[in-house]
Amino acid sequence: MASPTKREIAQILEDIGLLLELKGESPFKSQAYYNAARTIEGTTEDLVQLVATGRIRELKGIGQALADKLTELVRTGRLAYYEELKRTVPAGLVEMRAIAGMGPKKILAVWQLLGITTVGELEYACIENRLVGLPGFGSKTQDKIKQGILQFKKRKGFQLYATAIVEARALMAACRSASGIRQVDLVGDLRRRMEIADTIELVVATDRPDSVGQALAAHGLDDRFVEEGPVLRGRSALGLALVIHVARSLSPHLLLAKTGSAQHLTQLKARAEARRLTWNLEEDGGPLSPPAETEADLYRALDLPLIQPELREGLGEIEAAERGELAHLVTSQDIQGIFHNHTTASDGSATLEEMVEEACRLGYRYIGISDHSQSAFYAHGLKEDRIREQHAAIDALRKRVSGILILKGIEADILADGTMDYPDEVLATFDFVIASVHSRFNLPEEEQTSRVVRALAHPHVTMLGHPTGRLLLSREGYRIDMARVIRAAKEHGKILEINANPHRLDLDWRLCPSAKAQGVKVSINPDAHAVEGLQDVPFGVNVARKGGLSVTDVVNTLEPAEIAAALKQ
DNA sequence: GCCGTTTTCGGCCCGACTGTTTTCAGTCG
Repeated sequence: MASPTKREIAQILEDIGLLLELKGESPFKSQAYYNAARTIEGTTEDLVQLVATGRIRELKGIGQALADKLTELVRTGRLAYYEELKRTVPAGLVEMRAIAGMGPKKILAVWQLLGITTVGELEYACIENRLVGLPGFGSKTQDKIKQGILQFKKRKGFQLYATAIVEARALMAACRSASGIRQVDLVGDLRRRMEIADTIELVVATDRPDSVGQALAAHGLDDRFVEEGPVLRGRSALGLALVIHVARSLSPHLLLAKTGSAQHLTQLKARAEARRLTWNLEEDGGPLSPPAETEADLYRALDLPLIQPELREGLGEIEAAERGELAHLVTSQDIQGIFHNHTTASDGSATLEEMVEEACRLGYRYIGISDHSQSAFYAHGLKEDRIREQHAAIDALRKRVSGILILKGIEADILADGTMDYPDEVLATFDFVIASVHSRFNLPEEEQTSRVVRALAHPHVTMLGHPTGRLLLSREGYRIDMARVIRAAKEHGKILEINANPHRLDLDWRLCPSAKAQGVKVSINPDAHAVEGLQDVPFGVNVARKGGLSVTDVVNTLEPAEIAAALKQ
């Protein structure tokens, strides 16, 4: 079996930490597992290599006991100790950890005092008002947990785009390698590059429908499928719904129909009706119509240019296409350089040199280094002396490397009152300043908005980092009036970040058209905390494309000389 | 369970915020 990913191993270590806490083991022992989880997730080295050479033992926080367990995990994909531990604690309790407000102590309390072992029971206990009255619980806690369960249920069954697309590609590869399958294409939400997805949807062309089942069996999914006419339905290893449309050949009609969205298709149909055009995309409703070889032909029949899948959301793209105002969407190849990168100076796991080298290797022509500022103590934020140190290191590195421009930056905290984390004379020493909110997430909307607007008015601030602070599938963004923030960015000539980290994708694509309309530029930033993080840029490009942005809307499509000049202004 | 030695076991760690308290515990980043 394939070796588990770092993320999967880190998750197991975190689960063990929680299980130990629930079993009343030493909190320090749990902590050791939590620390190990972070270490594993943060390491840039290949785990198989580390285990094979025994160097796993050299990682910080990995002693003999953890090294043995990691070795077993990496080699066999399983861990007997973990399996045994799981047998002694109800599975629902571990699941509860994903509910906001439910930490180890609260989970232990509801289990021991109320006998609750599942999320469903917990929800029912909230409704019956039974949490109030437990020691350490009150009505506000119960409300928070009730809200947390609501969010939990909403995101259950969903995965991040970055996670889902990996599984989708693996399935497509499995189908392609099966005999008798001519063509496989991705459709549905993932083809439209939605930031999260609960379904992997494929279309498969074959004369032998049974070969699809064989391909899935080879992928270990044989027992999870039912056939419903030309559609196979099942569940993927990650728990995503799997929908596979099987046809003799793949028509553009089928591609368009299965790519969606529902709103986009409804609007296309209405447009066809207005033109008295027979519009039939599905086989079961008579012959396909209009005749077409490609999706572009179908749009042409409606007097429209091809609308890229990312834009097909029914949010005005058809009207824009009609007016001839569809943007020529930005691509990953257009990105010339990258801002917002962390190093070991704060909470990154790669050195300045390693980050620059990797950016070079990926073909970027400039890289902006921006570690955390001093009040981000949890991330080893830089005090003024360490800023000077880093600037000296960058000066030295600039002399040694050619072909890439290294920019001195900082991700500076916006303090609660909207002032910045350093005095102006310190901020003036950077080539660029990313202003970000990292604390006081639950200020009232008016206060939060004013705080960010004040930061945008600061003369040394270049751009706003992760504008809403959301973490997809885990944390809502803070309450903030983004319309006002965008207006402030316009007024002060500031850039908004599209944070490309798959967990963030913030600015949301739904807000991009408003920024574009006002002439506010965005920067697609990896927010990399490791060399691997530099590869997240395409996820940010997806957001920009869904938001209808073109090269001219994205500042880091500028040439090095142009960006240097722009930053000087 | 890890670490760092004062080599054999004691200390691990981080502060803000919230909600529950009446001086603090739990969660979160």
